This record gives sequence, structure tokens and C-alpha cells, in this order.
Amino acid sequence: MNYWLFKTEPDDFSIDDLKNAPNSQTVWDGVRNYQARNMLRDKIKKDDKVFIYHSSCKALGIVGTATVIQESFPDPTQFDPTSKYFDPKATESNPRWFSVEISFHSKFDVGISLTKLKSVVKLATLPLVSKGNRLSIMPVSKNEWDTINNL
DNA sequence: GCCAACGTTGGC
DNA sequence: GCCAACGTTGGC
Repeated sequence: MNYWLFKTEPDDFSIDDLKNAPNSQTVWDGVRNYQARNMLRDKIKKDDKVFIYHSSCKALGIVGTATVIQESFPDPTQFDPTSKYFDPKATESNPRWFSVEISFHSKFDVGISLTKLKSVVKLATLPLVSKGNRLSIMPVSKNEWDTINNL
């Protein structure tokens, strides 16, 4: 099993939105970065665990966890002309962007702030805490996962 | 709102 | 394939 961190802007889609979604699940769509795309397409597998991170907001931090329930399928929004994620260069036979579906697992009573994460020496390898990082999907090692869960 | 860091685009 | 210009991300 592998571990991941997904960023989301809570004004757009928060951990509560995930929890309150039908069946507490959602298609993780709209990722438009090739490095993140490759992970969604090739690496992220059913039953993998995911930290949900709130970005570009007041309370930056990890706010809960989710589980991958369906792996690697074409992101449907790339084919939808009414979607802001529509990509005219993508075709059904040659999709450019991929998604996974995740299910809510837990919401932390108190989020783990970015400041806190940056203060933990063992988490220095986490891409999230490095300057200029822009990956919206990133791998988390088992050690990092356990460390964060025990904060 | 600012701006550093990074990714993408497109001319050559 | 290089790289300047541009666009976006995202913390502060």
C-alpha cells in the first residue's frame, strides 16, 4: 500500500465537502500537471491512503484522510466543454488527464498546520514543506505517514 | 496583494 | 533543443 497527499482549496472543495458528498466519496478531478497526472495514472492504487491538505486559505494544513476506492481512469472533466477543466486537445481514445476516486476516512479534530509540519525534523523530506513546491499530488512515505499520524 | 518558484508555450 | 516570455501556484 502507498500513501499520498492531495492538496485542495477548501473554498473550492474541503474535507467537509468530501464528508458530506454522496456516499462520502468524490472523483478527484481537475489535476492539470503532468507530474501529478502520472501519479494519478500509474502509481495511485485502490486502497492507498491519502492525506487531505487545505491550501490557499487561512488554516493551512492536513485536515483528514481518505482512501482510494477507484484507481486510474480518464478525468471526465477534460471532455466536458462546460467545465473549467475542459481540454480541447484531449480525446476519449487518447485522454490526457486522469483521476482517481476517493472515499472520506477521517477528519482530524485539530488540523495539523503547515507550520507544525515544517517544525518536525523527520518531515524535512516531505515535498510539501520544501520551498516553491507546487505539486498538488505528492507521495508520502510510510515513515512520514506514521509520523504525521502521531503528531 | 505581493512575489518567488515553478511549469508551459512557442518562436527560432 | 534552447530559452524568453508568460501564466499559475500558493505561502506570506
